Amino acid sequence: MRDAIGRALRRAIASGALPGPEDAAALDALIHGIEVEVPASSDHGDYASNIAMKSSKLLKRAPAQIAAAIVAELAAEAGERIHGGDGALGPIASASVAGPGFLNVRLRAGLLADLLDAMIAAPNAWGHLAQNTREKPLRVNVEFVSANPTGPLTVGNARGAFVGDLLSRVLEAAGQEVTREYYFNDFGEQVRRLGESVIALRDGAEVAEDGYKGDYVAELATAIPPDVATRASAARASGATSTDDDEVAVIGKWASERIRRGIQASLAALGVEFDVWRSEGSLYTEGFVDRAIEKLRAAGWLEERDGALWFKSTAFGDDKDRVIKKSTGAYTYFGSDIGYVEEKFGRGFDHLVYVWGADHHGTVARVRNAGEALGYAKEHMEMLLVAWVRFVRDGVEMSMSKRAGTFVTLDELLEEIGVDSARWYFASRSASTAIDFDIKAATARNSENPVYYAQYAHARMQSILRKGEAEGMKASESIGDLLNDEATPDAKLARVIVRLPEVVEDAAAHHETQGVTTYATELATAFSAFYRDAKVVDSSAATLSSQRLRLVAAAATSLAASLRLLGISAPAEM
RNA sequence: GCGCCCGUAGCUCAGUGGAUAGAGCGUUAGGUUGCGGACCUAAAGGUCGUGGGUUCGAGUCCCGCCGGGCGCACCA
Repeated sequence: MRDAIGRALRRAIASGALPGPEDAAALDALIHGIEVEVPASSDHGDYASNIAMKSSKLLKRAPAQIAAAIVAELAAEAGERIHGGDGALGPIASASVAGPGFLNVRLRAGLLADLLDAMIAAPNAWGHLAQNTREKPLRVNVEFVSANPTGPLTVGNARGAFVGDLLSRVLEAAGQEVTREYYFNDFGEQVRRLGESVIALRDGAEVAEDGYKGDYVAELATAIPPDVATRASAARASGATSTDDDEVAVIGKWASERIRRGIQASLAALGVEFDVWRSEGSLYTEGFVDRAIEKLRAAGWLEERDGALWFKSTAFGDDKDRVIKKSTGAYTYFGSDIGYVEEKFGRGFDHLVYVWGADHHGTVARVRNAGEALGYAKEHMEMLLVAWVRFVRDGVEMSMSKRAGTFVTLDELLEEIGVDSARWYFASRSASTAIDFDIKAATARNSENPVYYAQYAHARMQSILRKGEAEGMKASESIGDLLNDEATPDAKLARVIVRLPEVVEDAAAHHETQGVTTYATELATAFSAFYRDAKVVDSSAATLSSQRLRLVAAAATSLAASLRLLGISAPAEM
């Protein structure tokens, strides 16, 4: 559609109907970015474009004049195709000018049927954008959750987990190659503190003020396997004092790995699986941090000051320079970040996405600056900041203190509300908005909860298909003339069914998923209206029934595909 | 004090510079003894926090103010 309008505009200029622009590059940019949308009202056609108004200034003509010229070219093109040419019918039936210069386009009636038939021929591909085989797919790294394994995941981690996974699914559907990645710290202060806490409880002592006090720590203390206990006592007997191999390190490392496996299991229960688990320590042992630092040093972006090593972040617009290596000789977390950027791009990714809690926004600039200093483009390091969630029950915010051990774990939350419900809840809200998660509303298994509305519609579609089968009816081989009259319930439903690829494209382009939930709701609503107005299985109208069975199958395919995109099940029965 | 995010219907939230700002819930009035009622139709409900600006056109972009959240370490 964009192509057709762009071509028509160029032809109108070429033919002299419109004056050429002074700035040809600006015209190219304009045509490249042509906006086409589905109007709110079908009175305005199937598609509408504002290109005439956009190009008005550049072409120095009134929007209505430009739109009229485009319409004339579109009409001429449609005529050529119909009367020979390559034999293929163009998609556009008619075009008109409306309002201040909107270009309204109506599609050829048969197009809907063609689209539907094509989609049913390849149902598994539906919802995945067609691949341009000449273009290499974009390789994207999506790093998310990345909570340090010092305790089980809490409800606070839930949003990041879903947002990262949902984004990954959308990008994959759009043809990108996605690696889901979890970054965690398996050494350092927090893990030592965990080790100390476990040892204290094992020995019947009190956990230090800044230690970990949750029930899970006590469980760890009683679950130390014999070989770990042996190594721990050996370390103590030898009087090892290095933070790499003393008793605290041995116990801490074991505890943290055990917790990490628990986290992995919790996430798997949400349908979230990671391709790569990357430990912070490995960035040092494998030399990535050193190599990145050398690269920065060679480029002149480092500075020794007060005994510490600084990155000149201010040269890239940051408020202050940032320490990479402390005067004690230890690296900061930022040092790890730099090594990690180098490591990720070294694996060949075109684009990095970091899904971070909003409280990390202060570190966005320095990491991107360091990446730029290492020679990578800023626009390929994207930090998706996920806003805070208040968990509310009956209007009261739930207390969430990790220190006091009163937090609610992710497992507990999911047990209560279910994965499908939670996925829908987070998918339907933009990540940057702080939200109140009303547990009661998300739990309701009725019409209050849109996820069940969409699932129910799918179950009803399947039920109709079963009924048709039971009565010996088969879906027809093609949709035939069922959709020719655009005012019928059938055509109205079909128009919604075929929109999924646009929805996927938009979601991938904007890195957001709300559009998918909106689409699933719209499709379910459209089906409900169809269901009310049209009888599908009707033994007195065999042809119509078989065509409608095909339409219902298409609706089910599209609804299931949109739910799959969200990682939500599409049940055949409820 | 500085920086980032947010403010849209009674509630929870969508909204890509475009036409009459939407959805679900809630409220009100109806329908549906039929392929699944976990349904459908309709109504009421909005100074898009506020004041300027840019634009043919602003909920959307820019600036100020008000309100809320989160950050401002040689912590992780």
